[in-house]
Amino acid sequence: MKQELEQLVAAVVKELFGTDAAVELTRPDEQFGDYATNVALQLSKQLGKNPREVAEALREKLAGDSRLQAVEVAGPGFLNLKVKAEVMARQVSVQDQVHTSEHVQVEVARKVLVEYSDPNPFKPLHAGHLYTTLVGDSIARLIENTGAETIRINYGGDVGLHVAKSMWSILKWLDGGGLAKLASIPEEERPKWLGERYVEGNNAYEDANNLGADSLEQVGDFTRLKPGVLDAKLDILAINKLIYEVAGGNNNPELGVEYNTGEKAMPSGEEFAQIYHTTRQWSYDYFKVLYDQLEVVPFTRYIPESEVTPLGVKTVKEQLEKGVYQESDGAVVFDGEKLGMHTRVFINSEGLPTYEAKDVGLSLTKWNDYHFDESIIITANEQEQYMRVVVASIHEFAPEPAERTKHLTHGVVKLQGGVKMSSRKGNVVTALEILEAAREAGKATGTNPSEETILAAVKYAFAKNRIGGDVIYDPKESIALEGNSGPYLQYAHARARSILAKAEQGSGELTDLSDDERSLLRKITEYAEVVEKATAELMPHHICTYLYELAQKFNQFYEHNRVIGDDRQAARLKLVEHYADTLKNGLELLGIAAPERM
RNA sequence: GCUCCCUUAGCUCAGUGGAUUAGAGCGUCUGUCUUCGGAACAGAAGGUCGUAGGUUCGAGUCCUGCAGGGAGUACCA
Repeated sequence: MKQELEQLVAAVVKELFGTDAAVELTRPDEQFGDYATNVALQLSKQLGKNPREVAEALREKLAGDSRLQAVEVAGPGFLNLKVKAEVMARQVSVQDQVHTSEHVQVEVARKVLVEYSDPNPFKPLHAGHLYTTLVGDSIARLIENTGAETIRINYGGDVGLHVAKSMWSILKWLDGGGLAKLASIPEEERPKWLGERYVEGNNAYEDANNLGADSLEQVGDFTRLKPGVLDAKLDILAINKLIYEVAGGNNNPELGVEYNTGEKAMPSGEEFAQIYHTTRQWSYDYFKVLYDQLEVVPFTRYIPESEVTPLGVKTVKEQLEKGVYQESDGAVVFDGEKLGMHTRVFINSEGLPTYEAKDVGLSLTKWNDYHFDESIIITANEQEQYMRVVVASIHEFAPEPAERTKHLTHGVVKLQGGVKMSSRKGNVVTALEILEAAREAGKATGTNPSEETILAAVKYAFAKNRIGGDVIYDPKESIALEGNSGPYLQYAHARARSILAKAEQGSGELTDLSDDERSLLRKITEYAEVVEKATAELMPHHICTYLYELAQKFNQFYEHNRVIGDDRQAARLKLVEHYADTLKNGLELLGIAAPERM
């Protein structure tokens, strides 16, 4: 409807003034009309006429259009358009609204990759993983809603220093006990146990880094082949190399000679590989628990770093020869400074790929396998400048995929008062703890909310914030059942469905609307525009804002207008039906259930 | 130091270059309820939109400086 009216105004402008104008209709305050445009103000300069004069000329012409009920000139030269209710009623159904949406028509043939979530095996899933997974899920839903073929990619670091840190601690804990000892850890304790291993390995590595050479012996407590040499750090670096060998499936690697760990702690190459693959699988199982609980759309494909590492390394080495990358201090770097960015290491002086080289491999894998129209990567904003460097380097030898790649970043999850979570302070909240805390808080309200409602509360609490800024996680507010919350929307939906279920007669036509009815209808017809905007900007929070306004509108309507038993029952049932469908559709885009009853 | 981001009510956040009055939620205070579901509705109080300039007919919104906060800044991800 909006597009239709914009075309109308543009045509009138053309007819009267012989000029093309980019007419943009906005939604003004309801008291002013259904749409407004400032086109007269824009034209006045160009035409050298008084803006009100221009507006008046446009008004006269527009007033004759059969779709418009009233056209007014206001303020310095705004045009306020009031649309006939029956015209609004023609395009009120969700199907019609979505069908007439610009994006749906434009993007039908597109193939879009969306990468998000990206948890690393061996590391705990913290609140940030929950958030980034939900953000990615709702954005992928928006894209899928356009009709584009949507490929959800999940990428995880199954190789690299963080894994080596964990493996170091795992071997230390096993203390030669091998797979048998590993099997003694009960399934439910595995995630926590893995989390502790990472923390221990990371601390040992950092301690070794921070200490001077004299005190290195105090670090770690492996039995050493070479007493006094080191140490956790060297062990971890050696394990790191080993992991690259076994991650790809080599189960009989040669143990590196530099490996310093004592014989007792060090398993055979074969056993090392088995321990690695076993514990990695524990992480994958744990990821699935979270995704299942969140009820996000399953990923199309999980890509472990180990899968794309060879291609990344090969490419970086090839492009090193061609001068895209340079050698520096024994490492292979990309000189980002010439482009006003940072210089970053792609292959370190140990000859091992860093995250950068792996990301090169990932980007090329995506391109080779999918030939996407657009590739969206969603991460926290701490990776923003990093990603610019990686993409800029890829652009030098593969411009097409680089240009089609968009990096979307979001903020970090913080605690009340803007306190950042830190493992050192012990105030880290894991992803599953957030859900558990929400369930507890839900019970405490005495209303015994369902799992659907708990999820709605958590998802909405995160989704309503504009993507980009940090999100304050307040356990109390995030499970709020009232106000601007997921449960409020679910309730506003269930309430409407309840009316529809109770009605014995069918719904009728939307004619001769009262002010309240028209007001609700007007709000419903905004839906397509909101989805349009949210999709264009990749900002699902616009949908939250709208749905809340919509539900408020309905609750206001409900307060003053009886449906069943009223003279207007037929028309009102129709209106309620459209309202409930719209709300349900919007909630679906957010990944939130719209139950019929609560 | 350099690069990038942020700053709107006590708290958490929306806000499309526009229209006497910058909007929500929570919290505080006051009401509504023989009613299709009260997880509701109505109202009050609470703001020099960090600050100083600039552009514009018009700036919370665009530009510049400053202050405060955050992220990044080569072998982590």
